[in-house]
Formats: sequence, C-alpha cells, structure tokens
Amino acid sequence: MRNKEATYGLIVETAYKLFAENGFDKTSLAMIAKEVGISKPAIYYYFDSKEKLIDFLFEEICKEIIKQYTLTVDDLTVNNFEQFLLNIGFQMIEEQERDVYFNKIFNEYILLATRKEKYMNQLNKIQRGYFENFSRLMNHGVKIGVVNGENVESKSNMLVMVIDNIGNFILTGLELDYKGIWEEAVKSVLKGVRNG
Amino acid sequence: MRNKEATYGLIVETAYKLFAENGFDKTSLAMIAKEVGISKPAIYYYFDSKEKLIDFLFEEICKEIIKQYTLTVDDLTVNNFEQFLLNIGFQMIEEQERDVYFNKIFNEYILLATRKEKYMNQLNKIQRGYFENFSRLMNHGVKIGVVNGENVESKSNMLVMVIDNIGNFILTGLELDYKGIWEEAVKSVLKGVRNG
DNA sequence: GTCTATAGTCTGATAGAC
DNA sequence: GTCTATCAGACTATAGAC
Repeated sequence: MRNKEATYGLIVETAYKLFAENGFDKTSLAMIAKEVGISKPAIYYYFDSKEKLIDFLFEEICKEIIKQYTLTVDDLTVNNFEQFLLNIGFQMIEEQERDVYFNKIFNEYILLATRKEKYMNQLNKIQRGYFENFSRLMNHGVKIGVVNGENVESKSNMLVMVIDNIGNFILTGLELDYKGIWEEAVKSVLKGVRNG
Repeated sequence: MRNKEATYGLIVETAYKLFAENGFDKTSLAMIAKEVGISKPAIYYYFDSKEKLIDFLFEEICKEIIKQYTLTVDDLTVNNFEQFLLNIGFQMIEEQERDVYFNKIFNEYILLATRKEKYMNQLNKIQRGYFENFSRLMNHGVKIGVVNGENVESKSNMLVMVIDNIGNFILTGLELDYKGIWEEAVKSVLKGVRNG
C-alpha cells in the first residue's frame, strides 16, 4: 500500500515512459495500471480520462522545456561567446543521446498538435520562445562584435533549425558527427573564423 | 461498379489522405471504406491486413522520395552552382507548403520506424541516400572552387539538417522567412560571399 | 469483387463494495 | 484509495452468400 502522492507520481512516470515507447494510441490504461501495480479504475481516481493524463504530461514537458532553454546572455564577451554557443549544442546532443524517451514523446506531441489546436497553441509558444532566445543571443553577439549584423534573424533561425533537427536524426539511429555539424553551423555565423 | 484497378487506386489514395490527416491508429478501415464507397471487407480483397496497407504506402512513398532527390551534379559551374543550391531549397519549401499530406504521413512513419525495425531500415536507407546526394553536390562544389574544402562533410550535413527541418516547422504553422533561412545556410558554405 | 453478418478482442469509462 | 465486475462501443478480421 502506497500513499497518494507516490501512486500519482508512479502513474505519471509510467505513462511518460510507455507513451514514449509505444505512442499514445498503442498504450492502454490497462498497460499503465499493470506496470504501476494497480487496477485500471484506480487511474481514474487521479485523472478524469486518458486525454487528461496526456494533457497533463504535455504541460509538464512544456514547463520543463521552458525552464531549460532560458539563457542568460548578458555576461558573454568576445572571449567566451563562441564556446558558449558551442556548449549549448554539445549539451543538447549529449542530453538527446542520454534520454531516449523525451524526444520520442515530444515528437508524438508534435504530431498530435498538427491535429488538435490546443496542443498546437502551446507548441507554438514554446517554439517562439526558443527562436526568441537564440535571437537575443545572436543580437548580443552582434553588439559585442563577434557576429555579423547582416540577416541576424535568419542566421539565428538557421542555428535553431540545425540543433533542433540533430535530435530528430539521433532518434532514427543515424550516426553522424553531430558535434562537427554543430561546430560548422556555429562557425558559419561568427566573424573572423570564416571560410574562403 | 468500378473495375479492379480503379478501386485499388482509390483505396490507396484515400488511405494516404486519411492516414495523414488522422494518423494510422485513429484511421479505421471502416473510415477508408466509407470514403471510398465500398464496404470494409472489400478492402481485404486488396490488402491482407491494415498493416500490409500501411507497409505498401510506405514503400510507395519511399520510391517517390528516392526518385525526387536524385540530383545531376556534373553540369554545375561556378556561375550556376549557387543558384542551383538555392533552388533545391526553394522548391522543397514550395512543395511543403503545397502538399500538406506528405509531411504529416512521413512524420507518422518516422515515429513508426523508431518502434519497428523494418521501417527503420528503409528510412535509414533513404536518409543515407539523401546525405550522400548532398555530399556529392558539395564535393563537386569544392572541385570547381565555389565551396571551401574544410569539413565538407559537416557542411553538407548541416545543409540537410536545415532543409529537412524547414518542412517540420512549416507543418507546425510557424511562419518564418524560410527562404531567407535557406539563403543564409547556402551562403555560409560558399566561398567569397562571406560575412565579416 | 463486393456484400451482409458476425466472431472475437480490446478499449475507455462507470457503478458500487470495502 | 483501491478494488471487482461490468458496460457500451470500436476495432481488425473472417465466413459465406451473390
């Protein structure tokens, strides 16, 4: 016999794992209940429906993402800007390779969002936040003179495209030199360390 | 009363559309049958199971992709290389914005692939082909002197990352200057038209 | 080729006892 | 809080008539 909070937490954890592994539709409440060690109706004590459980997990995941991507930009100088930018990517790559569940379930939510507006609204908010963060970073780079001021917005967006998609390709098991790719992307927006 | 080929084609077309719109699990054979204008068991005359229908569509889509991405590189010169590269991206962006179904169903297959090996094998083959094509293109660019030879592989992979993810972001309805982003990506790998 | 009818299974969800 | 028992509905798939 567990107390309320423990069971609640276990349901959430288990749902997260099974949804990521099998997808929402191929994960039944019976499967979750079995893995938690309770009966199916017990889940309904905590969540009104399967959809509410899915909604709750999405909100949790969104909160976690927003918490993680908030960057403090002000103390970046000519000397540490490049390394800071590189580290953002390196950390993400390492995290993707560590946590297999996150990317799978998040992709599941992206597909869900293309079909249900309520998810799309939240997803777009996260995306915009993500782009804005990189934009602030790049504009700071322009200000301190390490980033070229031409088309800053497009440069910034390009970096987001690259780092975001690296996660997707890792998911498909394709083994590429992802850190090398990120290094090229970073170099391409920096002044001085240029090609040609 | 239709003839065999016509019904067959209609089933395939309709399945493609409905799978893209609702996902595999949320599209029943009854829905497909209803839209085609036949009864559910009639589908079983053409496909042994729902899974076989899904498999068949995946193979068709893969064939189509392979046919489209094969690039002829040899007649590219210093004068038309940049425009050629730009056009690849522009065409893809326009196609993504035109055909809403393709990207949705393809993402559906990517998620499926992370859970079933038989799909992953085929997906990886396509991905590798995609990367190899861009690699050939970039190496040709190095040979004719428009692309810097340093880390060609990473540069090439970066371009694939960008163009591939643009499709995903279009899917989420986020309105960005995608052509501008692609222009920046292309510029970043070309000699001479550099920043800084 | 396409139908009606139906078998058999699983699902999300509820009622009510303890 | 968690259970057993059970619901109605949807699903894939098959049998057999025409």
